[in-house]
Order: sequence, then C-alpha cells, then structure tokens
Amino acid sequence: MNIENKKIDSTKIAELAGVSRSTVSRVLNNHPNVSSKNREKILKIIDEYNYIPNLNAQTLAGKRNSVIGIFIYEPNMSSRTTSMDTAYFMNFTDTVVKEAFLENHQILVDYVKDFDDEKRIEAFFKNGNVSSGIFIGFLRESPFLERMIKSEYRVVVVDYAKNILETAQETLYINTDDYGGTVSIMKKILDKGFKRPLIFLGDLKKLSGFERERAYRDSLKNRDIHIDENLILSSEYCKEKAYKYMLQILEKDIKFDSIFSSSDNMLFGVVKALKEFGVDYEKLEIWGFDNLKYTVPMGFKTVSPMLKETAKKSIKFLVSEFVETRVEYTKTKLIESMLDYFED
Amino acid sequence: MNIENKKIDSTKIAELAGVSRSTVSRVLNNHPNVSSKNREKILKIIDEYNYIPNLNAQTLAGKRNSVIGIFIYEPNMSSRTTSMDTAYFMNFTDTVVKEAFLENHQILVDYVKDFDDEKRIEAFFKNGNVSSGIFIGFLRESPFLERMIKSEYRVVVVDYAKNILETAQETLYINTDDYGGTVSIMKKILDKGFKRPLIFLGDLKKLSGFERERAYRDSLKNRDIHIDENLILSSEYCKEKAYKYMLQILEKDIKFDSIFSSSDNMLFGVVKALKEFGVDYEKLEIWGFDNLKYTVPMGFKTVSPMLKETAKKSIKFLVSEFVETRVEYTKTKLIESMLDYFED
DNA sequence: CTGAAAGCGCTTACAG
DNA sequence: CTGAAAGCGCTTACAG
Repeated sequence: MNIENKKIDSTKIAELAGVSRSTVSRVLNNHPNVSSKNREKILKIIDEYNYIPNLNAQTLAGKRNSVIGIFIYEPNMSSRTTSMDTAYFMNFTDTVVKEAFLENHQILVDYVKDFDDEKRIEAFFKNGNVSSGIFIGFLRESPFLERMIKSEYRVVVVDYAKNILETAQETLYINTDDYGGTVSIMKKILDKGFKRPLIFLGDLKKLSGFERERAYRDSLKNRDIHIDENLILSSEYCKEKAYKYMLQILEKDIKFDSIFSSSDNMLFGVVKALKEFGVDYEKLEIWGFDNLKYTVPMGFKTVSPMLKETAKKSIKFLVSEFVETRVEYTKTKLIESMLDYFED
Repeated sequence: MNIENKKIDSTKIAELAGVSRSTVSRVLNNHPNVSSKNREKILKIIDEYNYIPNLNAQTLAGKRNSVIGIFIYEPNMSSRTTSMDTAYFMNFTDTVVKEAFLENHQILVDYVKDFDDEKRIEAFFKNGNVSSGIFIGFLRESPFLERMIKSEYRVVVVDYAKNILETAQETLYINTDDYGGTVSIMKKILDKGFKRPLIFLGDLKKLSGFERERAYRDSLKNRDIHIDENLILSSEYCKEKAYKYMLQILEKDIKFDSIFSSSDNMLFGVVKALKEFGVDYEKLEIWGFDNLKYTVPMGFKTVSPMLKETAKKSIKFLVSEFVETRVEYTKTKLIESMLDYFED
C-alpha cells in the first residue's frame, strides 16, 4: 500500500498507460471517443493506484463538483445565544445531509448574517466550490437571495415567496404548507368552542409568518367570529418578545380562552410568562408550530413540518439532469400526543 | 452594483491598481513587503469591486482554505434505515457547525461507509478541499483512521482509543467520559439496592462500548457483587439485537432487577420487548445512555454527553495556530427528569 | 480515436 | 518593495 504515498496525478497515470493526459482526462469524464483498449488500461491503472483527480484543478478547469451548499440566514448567530429558529434549521440540515449522501453528494453548511457572508457565498458559487445550493430562513425581499435566484446557479429556496414568472433560471421554491397547518390547528381550537384565541405572530417579513397570520384571520372570519386586534401579538419568532407580550396581556387582563403561538420557540416564552403569573396553563388549550424537541414532552400541542420530505425533494431537484423552475408545498402533521411525537 | 456581473480576477485588480498580480497577491495574503501606498490602493479597489479570490485557484496554488470536514462512520447509511447512532452524530454535527461559524470556518459533512468513501475523503485532504477534519463513530483499529492519524493532516478523533506516542502529527483525541458516566449510573442503581442489573453492551469494537462495559464490571466488583454473565448482552448499539436479546431473557425467565442499556437507541428495543411480554416496565429501574430526543420524554433515565463542549474543543484545536497531539475527556451529566432534560 | 497546447486563477521563489 | 515567470492539476477545443 505504499503506492499511495507517492503523489499521483493525471500525468503519471498517462505515462504509466503510455497515452497523453488528454486521453486520461477523457476516460475520467466518460467521453465516448476513447478506444476500449486504452480505456480499460487506464481504468485499471487508476484503480491500482487509487488515483482520484484533484477537485480544485477540475473545478478550476470548469467541471462541476458534488458539493451542495446549505445556507441558513441567522442574523443573531454571532452572539453565541441560541437563535430563534436554530433547532428547526438544524433538523432540516440533518435530513439534507443524509439525502445528499444517498445521491453521492456532500453538504457544505454555512450561515449568513452579514454582507461579508453573502460575498463569501457568492464566491463559493462563482468559483464552483458548491455546484448548487439550498437557502433557508431568509426574509422576504432579501436582495442577496434575489440575486442568487436571478443568477445562473441552480438553487432551492425554502419558505420564500416569489413570483415564479420573475425567475428565469432553474429554481425550486419549496414551502411548508403553513397556511394549511395553521388552519388545521385553528379548526381544533374553534371546534372546541373557543372564541378568543390569542395569537403570537412570527416574523411577517418571512413567508411563514405571513401565511400563519393569514390562516388565523381567515379561520375566524369563516366562522363569523369577531377578530379582536388586541389578541394579535407580533413577536417575530422571538421567545423573549413573546414572553414580554404575554406578560402585558396578563397585566392588562385582556381575556383570551386559548393560545396559538406560531412557533414552538415563542411558545416557551409565552409559557414562562404564564407560569410567573401563576396561570394554570396545563388546562389551557395551547398550540405551537414546528414540533421542536421539547414541545410535546412539555405537554403542548404543535404541528410538524415534514422536513424529511422537503429535504428529499430539494436534493432530488438539485441532482436531476433537467429541471424547470417551479413551486412545491409539503404538508404538515398535527402532533397532539406523545404517540404522534414518537411516530414523527 | 452592475460592477459585480463583470468577471473580476486578480489580473483585473492589478491593472486597475497599476501593479502586478504578484503585488495584489501579496496584499491578499498579508505579506509585509508592500508599500503602504500600493496596499491601500489595492485594498480600496478590492473592496469597491467586491473581489473575492478564487478558492480553487488559491488551494491549487498551495493555500489552506477555511473548510473543516466532519466525517461520520455509518456503515448502514445506504439502506435508508435510520442507523443506530445517527441522532447522536447529528446532534454533534449541529454544534460543530455553529462553533465553526464563530471561528469563520465552514463545515463539510460527509459519511463514510466503504472504501470509495475513504478514497474520496483522503482526496479531500490531499487536494485541500478541507483544511482539517473531525472523525467520529469509527471502530477501533480502523486502518483508514490510522492512516489519517499518521498523515500530515490536522485531525480531531472523537471517541477513539490510540496510544498517543504512536501519533507523530497534530491530533486531538477527544473522548466522552464513558467510564465515568456509566459509573455514575451504576452508583444510582446499586445505591438503591439492586443486585442484578441487566446490561446491554454497545459495540465493543468502539471505544465507548468497551469503556461502558468496563465500568459496569468494575462497579459490581467494587461492591463485591457477583457478576452473572447471563446478565450481560452484547447487542452492539443495535436496537433490533437488543430487542431480540431482551425477549430471550424473558423467555428463559432469567431474573434481573434493573436495566442499563449502554445506548438509548438499544433501550427502545429493550422496551419494545418488555411491552410485548406484558412487563410493567414503568416501575423498573431503567437507564440508557446518550440523552436522545425521546428517551426522557418516554419516562426513562439516561446520561448526556456534553456535545457542545466536545464540539467547542474540537474546533478550537483545529483553528489554533500551534497545537500538540493530546487526549482530552469531556464529562457527562445524569438526566433523571424532565427538568434535567430541559436544562441540557 | 489521439496528442500538443492553451487556459482556469491563483501563489511563490527568484532576480532585481 | 516589485515584476516576470513557473507551477499547482486538471479540461477542452483544435488539428490531425
């Protein structure tokens, strides 16, 4: 096995096979125009010497590599505090890594918080360090993301709204069915006769926040239930804000009979406030959204986005030969008990 | 902003600044020998044009990049079944990604199951696609890992035993204190007066499996409790095997008064068997190891490896200027209730 | 079907 | 302090 220590490049392979580097390159890249005699000889030597071409050289010379980037918008990343959606994003990343491996691709994980990060990522694409990418967590109207979408690169954008007609290039918009998920929660709440559901809104600059609010309002409207704006809190997926607003509600003694927090993370802030105020929240109808690790074990109900499905579709899109720009939705699943939780 | 569309490379920057590419390269790489006049001029142009050097070209020319690889041994990966330790590994990967970002590094995630994967990864190192790497989940005496350790590359090896004297290069061995963690569980069990703890062993080819068994035996020995080999099952971190062995124990009616499963994953297999046999397991003293998502919510006790600490130490090691080969241990924490669980 | 040559975008001795 | 030149390891027209 000491063969491996010697530096072995395509020139050496060519020498050994008695051909030119061009021919070696041709078999490496599965070009048809190589005599089967030469092809076999070269393949044998490549195998014998465990030769693997230098990816940097290949990329520099214009070949695509097998690395897919996943880029996560996380403006609070540098503060070392656990940021709002981190757990959710990491769940997604996990499944992406697995699906990519099954398609013989690797994943480069990177966060985006400022302009320097954006520049680095654009360079990753431009220079071919990643062949394509998945973007998640971005705010609506992100100039950076718009640039990526309009670029020649193949990308998947998760939970982002965009008029498909404005997207010339190969782009997959894949969204969790936030509207449907919220509607099914609201149905549960309203079917039980509750009429004053408190809602903690997510970031309205994100598609998910926007959709969840819309579903809340529509659900009430459809049953001719008055929408009390006092019950609508804009806490932007932020746990601390949710905590603060919940306290205010309690201090002002605003009446409510149920709670829908449009993210599990905010739910934890809400519950903290309830606890401090001595509210017996275990008897309250409380719903979150996301199915994070702690939600159901703590005794709350939530809805689970089908991350695995989203990941699978994303990878399939990125590794396919031919694709067209399109929009897809993945369903959600209500998680009302530990049984649902374990199944998920 | 249409500047960005034009391809901009170091030659163009040089032209614009009226210097040679050599000088541009020097300021890019912080070489001292550049007149401050030229340096400033070049820096200004670089900024103005949002120029970022091509990473592939830089790497090809011999520069180190800022990508750290994390390589996970997962022989069952291709079968699309959730493998034994996957959840555990992904928890670790998550924290590694975050810590790397804080140090301005990106993470390339890749699995290893066969020789082709090993070859690909060695090429990643050789060609500089990753500047260094973290290896986790490998079996003892892995020839691949031994090669990486003996190579010139800087690596972190998690949960792997190796005589440090045989490791010439910069390597960090970082291990969870499996022995200590198991001892603390055994103390809990034995303090309650149990004398016949059933144990499901992990993969003895892994350091963790080896250490957890050793701690089990030592704990009993230290209290002069007879070690009944019938109570020791080798289920190799495999849920299905644990299930099968537990059934056998029940069928043979072998007496036990408590259970320690040396991974949470196996625990789920054990519990399945208990259920099927109609055993009222909720009253049994049962411990797992790993603190996976479901363990404590299901009502069991476990011990949590401090993944965040391990990740932090790993990244610190890899990004430091100077390091020496060494071995480190990270502590574990007992998780006996939902309170511990939420804190973790 | 094959090879010589140019090119991808950098870095780094070397000579001044 | 600076520039011309060689080199990193590939791929791909081009000419045969």
